[in-house]
Amino acid sequence: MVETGIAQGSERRSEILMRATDAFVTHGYSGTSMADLARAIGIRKASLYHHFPSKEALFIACVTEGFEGAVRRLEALRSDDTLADPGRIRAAMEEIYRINLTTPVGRMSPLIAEVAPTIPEVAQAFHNGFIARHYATVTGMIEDGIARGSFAAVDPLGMQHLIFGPVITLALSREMTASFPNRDDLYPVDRIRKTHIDLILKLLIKPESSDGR
Amino acid sequence: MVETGIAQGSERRSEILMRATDAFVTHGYSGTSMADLARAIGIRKASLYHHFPSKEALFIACVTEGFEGAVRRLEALRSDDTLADPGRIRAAMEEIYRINLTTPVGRMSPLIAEVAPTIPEVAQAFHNGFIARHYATVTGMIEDGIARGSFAAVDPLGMQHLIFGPVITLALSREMTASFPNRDDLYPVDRIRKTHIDLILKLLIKPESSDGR
DNA sequence: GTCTATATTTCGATAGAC
DNA sequence: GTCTATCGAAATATAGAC
Repeated sequence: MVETGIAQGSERRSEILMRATDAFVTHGYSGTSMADLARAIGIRKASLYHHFPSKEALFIACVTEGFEGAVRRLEALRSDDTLADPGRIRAAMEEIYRINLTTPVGRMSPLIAEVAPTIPEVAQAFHNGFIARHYATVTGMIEDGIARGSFAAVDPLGMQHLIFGPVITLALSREMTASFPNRDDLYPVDRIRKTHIDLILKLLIKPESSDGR
Repeated sequence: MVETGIAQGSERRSEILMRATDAFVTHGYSGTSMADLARAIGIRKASLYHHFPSKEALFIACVTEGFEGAVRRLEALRSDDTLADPGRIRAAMEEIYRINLTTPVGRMSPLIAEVAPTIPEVAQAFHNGFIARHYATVTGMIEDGIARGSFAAVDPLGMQHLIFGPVITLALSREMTASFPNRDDLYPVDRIRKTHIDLILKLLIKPESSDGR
């Protein structure tokens, strides 16, 4: 168990974590110094050590706290009775795009990959706490739809990769091309999301059904 | 123009680049020191400066050389007359999986994203030289197939993301979970590739045609 | 809780012998 | 072309005043 500093849930703590997370996902773990972090937060380097005992403890807090809300929001969609199965998948994919393209959680995978060889526990915590639960929720939605007869009998594992893959890669591509003047022409989020969702539903809706075209 | 050291094409040079690239993609740019690189190559740090004038020059050489062969191999598939359109897409996807999961080129995107804010030229060079050409080749294959009447009139941009997204994300996921004992159960390459290719062909083959099921 | 000041290690890079 | 030795800057972290 790693010591992570002042009490969780504190106002000041989440303020610090927000700014630190933003710096980490932009420049990487090794590429972000404690001086950089202190500057981003607006305090001196030594003061930062009052809140967190080490850079590693601060980093672990950044990548293991704060995604609970995102996971629960997706899980709530699965048990939302007001949605039909196609509408549920559509809503889930909109949420997956939102979380991966407009919050730092979606940019954390490369960060985790960077530190995984040296801090393997952090990779475990992030994968089990965020990625695996997101995957399981969507896979469950597809299996529910198949069981209810709304969806064709597709392979849930294949669909899972077809749903998440393009979103995560899009977030990475946009990060990689952040300095390009034509980034929004190369990777137009709205258009890509719309055609992506339509193609997924085309695969899920049974061929004999008519509402899939 | 950045000075990149000893002559390109040299035997010793590509040996150094191979080992350096492997270190960079595993630990990131800032996470890899010149001492680390020298150790991986098997020489002393000072000797490394005989081959490359700076860490940045060595890094730029790593991410801008060496992918030419991969690009050309995919482009050759597009103009291969012995292949029918579905078989061509199938062969292209096999090659995309191979290059992204068994060579370092496929693990470079997170690396590029890390240094993009500080060395934007390297992001431009990698995107234009590798990513954009891969995308254009596959999009061209799809457009050729539509023009020849082999494929349904799908949106090439949407298909492009549906083809590359899952592969790049799979490479990233496997990197992130490299230390997990159950990585191959979480992300089984062969099974994911097979179902992915089958689903893509299902979308591409016209509904009235019978060879897509 | 935040600060100045500093200890200690590691970084990228250079000098110069062989 | 490779080495030992070393420089100056920047890294993580700590001591102690306020």
